[in-house]
Parts: sequence; C-alpha cells; structure tokens
Amino acid sequence: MSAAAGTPPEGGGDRPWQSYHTAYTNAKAGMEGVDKEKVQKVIYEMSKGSKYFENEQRKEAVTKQKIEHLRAQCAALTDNDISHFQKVAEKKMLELEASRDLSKIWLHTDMDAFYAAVETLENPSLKGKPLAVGSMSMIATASYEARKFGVRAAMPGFIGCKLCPGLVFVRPNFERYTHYSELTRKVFQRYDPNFIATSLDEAYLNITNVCIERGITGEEVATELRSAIYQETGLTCSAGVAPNRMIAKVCSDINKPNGQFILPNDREAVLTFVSTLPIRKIGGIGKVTEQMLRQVLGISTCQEMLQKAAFLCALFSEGSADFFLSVGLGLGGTETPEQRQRKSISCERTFAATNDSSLLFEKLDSLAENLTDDLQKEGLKGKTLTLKLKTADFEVRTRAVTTRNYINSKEDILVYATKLLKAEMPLSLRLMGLRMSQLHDEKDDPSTSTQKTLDIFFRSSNDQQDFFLHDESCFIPEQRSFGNHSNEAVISKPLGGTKLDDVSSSAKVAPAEKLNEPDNLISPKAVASSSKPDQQSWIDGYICSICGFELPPGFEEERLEHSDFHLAETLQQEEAVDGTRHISNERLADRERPCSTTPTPKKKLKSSKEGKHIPIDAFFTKCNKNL
DNA sequence: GGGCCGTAGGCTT
DNA sequence: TTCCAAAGCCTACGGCCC
Ligand SMILES: Cc1cn([C@H]2C[C@H](O)[C@@H](COP(=O)(O)OP(=O)(O)OP(=O)(O)O)O2)c(=O)[nH]c1=O
Ligand SMILES: [Mg+2]
Repeated sequence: MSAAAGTPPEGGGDRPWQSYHTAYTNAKAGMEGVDKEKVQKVIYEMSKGSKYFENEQRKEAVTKQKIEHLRAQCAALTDNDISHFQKVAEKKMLELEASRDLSKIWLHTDMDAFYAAVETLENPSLKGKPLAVGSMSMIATASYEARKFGVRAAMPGFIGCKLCPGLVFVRPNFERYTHYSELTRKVFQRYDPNFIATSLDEAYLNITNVCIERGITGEEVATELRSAIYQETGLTCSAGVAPNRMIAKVCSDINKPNGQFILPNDREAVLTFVSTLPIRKIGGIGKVTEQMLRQVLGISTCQEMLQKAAFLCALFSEGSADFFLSVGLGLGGTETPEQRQRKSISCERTFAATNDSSLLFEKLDSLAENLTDDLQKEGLKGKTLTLKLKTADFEVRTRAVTTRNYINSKEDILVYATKLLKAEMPLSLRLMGLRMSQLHDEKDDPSTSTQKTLDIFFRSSNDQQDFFLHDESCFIPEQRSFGNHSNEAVISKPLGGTKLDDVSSSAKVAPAEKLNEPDNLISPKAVASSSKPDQQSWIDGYICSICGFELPPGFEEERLEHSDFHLAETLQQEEAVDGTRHISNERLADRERPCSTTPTPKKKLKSSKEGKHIPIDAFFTKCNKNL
C-alpha cells in the first residue's frame, strides 16, 4: 500500500479538453496572465480527430499502463520490503548529503525568446508585435507579446494563428542565431573560460573565481554579465545563480524576461527553495515522469521525493533513485565536466505523407547527401547508421546497422539506408531521418582521403523544404550538462577519461580492424547467412567487377569498403527475405503484458528493482557514484 | 556476467 | 487546403556472443 491514495482522478468528464494535456503541461515564462482554460480548449478543438491526436492518445494509454503497473508493484510491497528500502534510502541520502558542495557559485544564463529576439533585432518593425519564429506547422519560439495569447514554442503554427489572429510569422534563420550566440559566448568567456554551452542560447558559468578574485557577489556578476550581453548583442537574457547547476537552471527561469534570481550558498536556503519546488521544473523530469511520480507516489514537489524515498528506491533503478533523491536534496553538478564530443549527427525531414516508394527513395537520397555533407564538414565518419521513420499516423520506428568500417560517403550511406528502408516497405511515411553514430574523427585515420573518389555524384541542391533545417553545428556545443561529475575525489580529470578514451582508442584500432573481412556488417545475421559471396573482384586491380567503379592505387581502403557494399547487398537481400527483421513486433507483444517483474518477494528484495526501471537521466545531478 | 547491437521512448532546446 | 519540427543526448531492455 502506497501513497496512491489522495491523487485526483484526472478524468475527462464533460470537459474533454482538460484531459488533453498532451503538451504544454509545463509552465513557461510569459504565460502568466493567460486564460489557460480557453487555450486548452482551442488546442483540443483543433487537435481532436487528427492522426496526431490519435497517436497522442495511444501514447497516453501506454503511460497510463505504466502507471498502473507501478501502482501494482507499489501495492505489493510488504512491510518488510518497505523497511528495507527505507534503510537503503536513508543510506543513500546520507551519502548524497555528504557529497554536498556549497563552495562553488554557478550561474546559468538563458536568452529571452532567443530566436524571436534576434529576428526583432534584425527587423525592428517586428518590435512589439506578436511574433512566431517557425512555420505554419511548427513554432520554434514566440515573442512575449505572442505568449500572452498562449502561443509558445513547440506549438503548431496553425494553432498559434487561431489563438492569436494577428500573429506574425518569420522563418527561422539559424545563421543569425549562431552569430548572436557567438557574441554571447565571447562575454561568457570573460567570466569563465570553461563555460558550458548547452545550446545556442544557454550556458553555465562557474563564477566562483570571479567572485573571489574581484570580491563581488554572484548577484553583482549576474547584473554585470547581463548588462555586458545586452551591450554587445542588443539582446536581453535572464540569469540564475546558485551553488550547483541544477538549481541555477531553475533560478534563471524565475524572473524570466530580462531578470535574475540568486540563491545563496546556504544549505538551509537550498532546502527551503526546493521544498515547494514542483518537480516538473527540474531538467530531466518531463511530462511522463511527472505524471508517474504524482499518480503513483503522490509526489509533486521536490521535497516530497525525500518523504517517499523508500518507494523511489523500491520502484526505480538505482540511477533514477539517486537522481530523484538528489533533486529532493537540492544537489546538482558542481564540477566542470570534461569537454564532450558529439556522439551522433543526423538529419530528418517531414513531408506530405506518401507511400510512393520511388518518392521515398528520392527523399532518402537527399537525406543521405545531406548527412554526408554534414559528416564531411566536420571530418567525421561513423559506424552505425540509423534510419528513422514516422508513419502517416505518427508512429515512430528506427532501424539500424553497424558496419565494420567507418563510413561517411553518400554512396555508403545510401546503400545501407536503402536496405533498411526496403525491409520496411511498403508503408506510408510522413518523415524519414538518418543518423550516424559511433563517430570517429577522419583525421585520426591513417588511410585518410576518403571522399574524393566517391564524390563523383550529383551535387544538385535539393529543394529546401518548408524551412526548419537546423544548422546548429557551428561552435563547441557542449550539449546537455549531465551533471554527473564523479566527485573530485579521484584526481584531476577522472570521469571523462573512460568514455572519451574509449572512443579514441577504438579509433586507433580502426585501421587494423579492417582486415580482409569482406562483410562490412557487424550484425551476425548477415554473417550467419553468408558463406555465399557474390565474388566481387577488382579488374586490373582497381575496377569493380560488378559496377565498374574505378578506385586507383592509393584508395585501398575505399576499395575494401566498396567491396563491402556489394557483399552486404547480396547478404542483406537474402536476409530481407527471411523476415529476420521485425523485432518490433516481439516488443509489442512484450508490452501487452505489463512487464515481467512481479512485486517484490520478501526474500529477494533486490529483485524488486529489476522491475520496470523508469528512465530518467542524470542531468544536473550530482549522483556521484563516487568512482 | 560483461560487452555489443538494435529498438523504443523520454527529455531538452 | 494547408494543418504538430529538427537535432541531440540518455536509459532500459532483450538478444547474442563470448
Ligand atoms: C523550446 C524550444 C526552443 N527552440 C529554440 C527556439 C528558442 O528561441 C531557442 C531557445 O529556447 P528557450 O530558451 O527554451 O526559449 P526562448 O529563449 O525562445 O524563450 P525564453 O527562454 O525566454 O522562455 O531554442 C526550438 O527550436 N524548439 C523548442 O522546442
Ligand atoms: Mg531562452
């Protein structure tokens, strides 16, 4: 028996729009005086009946099941279980508390209505008008004037129009945002050379030293910094100052448009601050997690995490529980993590739904071209290619292959992508995407110069679609702070070492590992069905016997890869026939029955945790697994 | 029992 | 009529291969 009691029914009753919380469930700055009920109703009216709506309903049903399952698990906990987990939780909390570090001062900055502000700056006639940056199908952000009408980021444009008839639209212009972002970063640099940029418009600065060296307070730094940014960009921003990043981020949102909020480095102040703070304000806790915690355990504020600590430990994975408890204690990242390199690069396009295969292949071709360009622009190659599909009814699927060698040429990409897509056809799609991961710097590779030869392909600029093509590549995006900083304990730079080293080491191994293995696929499926090579060879040592492609001396590696295509081609064709694919179906079957883990038997208390561990990332947290 | 792969899905801007 | 994005990161988990 848990705290499941006392949670409101959440039903739709005679006001269906009230239950359609599908999006926009989080409070956003600038939405204070908005008639939420009315907005909700408009959104509901415009959404209901659509494919999108149907899919949202389906997803909601799934999370409802998750919640039911958790409740059941919770109800099955015995007194013994509970007291056990209470001890576990208390121990955890003590450890976490012991790791509290109040010696650092962190500042988080967040530009105000960034894209919209930039557009207004470039075109002053937009000033004062309700503005949406985006298209009729999607709004990236809205000016504060527009927000008064309920218009906001991630809202489809046509709904924005309904909410705000005079809404002005401007298409995104990423070069501009990148430019202004760089200007702000020049300012950040002066306050913390190791600042962490988490997006074009956000960054964390460790201002501890500035405060000490100049003998000023965090508040003074914030004021000065914001002023400097305004001076040098003409844009306003908001700032939050706190002893750790997690809290600083929350603080920067408090006085959002052009304001700041400072939380002193004082334990009591932090605990008080966190005591009434809605969990949804914490980065990493989104709509689903919020609902689960509230509807299963009755948790809605951070402090309540501590009251339900035992249940959190009983129901969620260790990582998740640590994260939750950290939140309850107001702990977050305090050490500057290692510089992080990108892990994937991707592009995707939404289009009018179609099941026309030739049309789909055309689009795939364009995606491949796009991805190659982006990869080559950054001098990267990758081993895992993932095809993303969104069906006409908004269901998302991904299909991936991992190759033996690193690839980045268009034809390589296209060969694999095509196979992946073929295996799914026929079907009607509204989006396709390609992502390359397991990246590796091209430069580190001895057998360099790759693309030259394979670039002998179309170069035509595709039809830039409706707009919304990101290009945030630019600078040093140190994505997602992921507060996990493994505690200073271990000398200097302990954490990052592992993963980053991993990458670089495998990079060095790369050349060696591309032995004469003909099959470029790592997947055992292909290997298994092999043993029947289509005997591709090199005429005169450099002309492909199958397609006639020429790869002169000096392109040994390319020849190997090229051979791989042909082999993989034949192998995968066989494979596609013997429906090895559709693992997704198994998964669905799995879903039907609420996960394996039965409630915790008293004996193997541990096993209860093996249950359905809910995600939750460790953003911002400290969660020092002390290693 | 660890490590890798593939898939789904959550979260953020 | 149009009419719900794009890019990236992370965890969980089952299956497979050692
Ligand atoms: C939230 C969100 C933002 N963005 C882009 C547009 C935003 O201007 C930019 C920064 O995001 P935010 O900082 O979340 O939003 P904002 O700066 O526009 O407004 P404010 O901070 O004052 O509340 O990122 C998207 O493209 N999609 C999104 O879903
Ligand atoms: Mg912002």
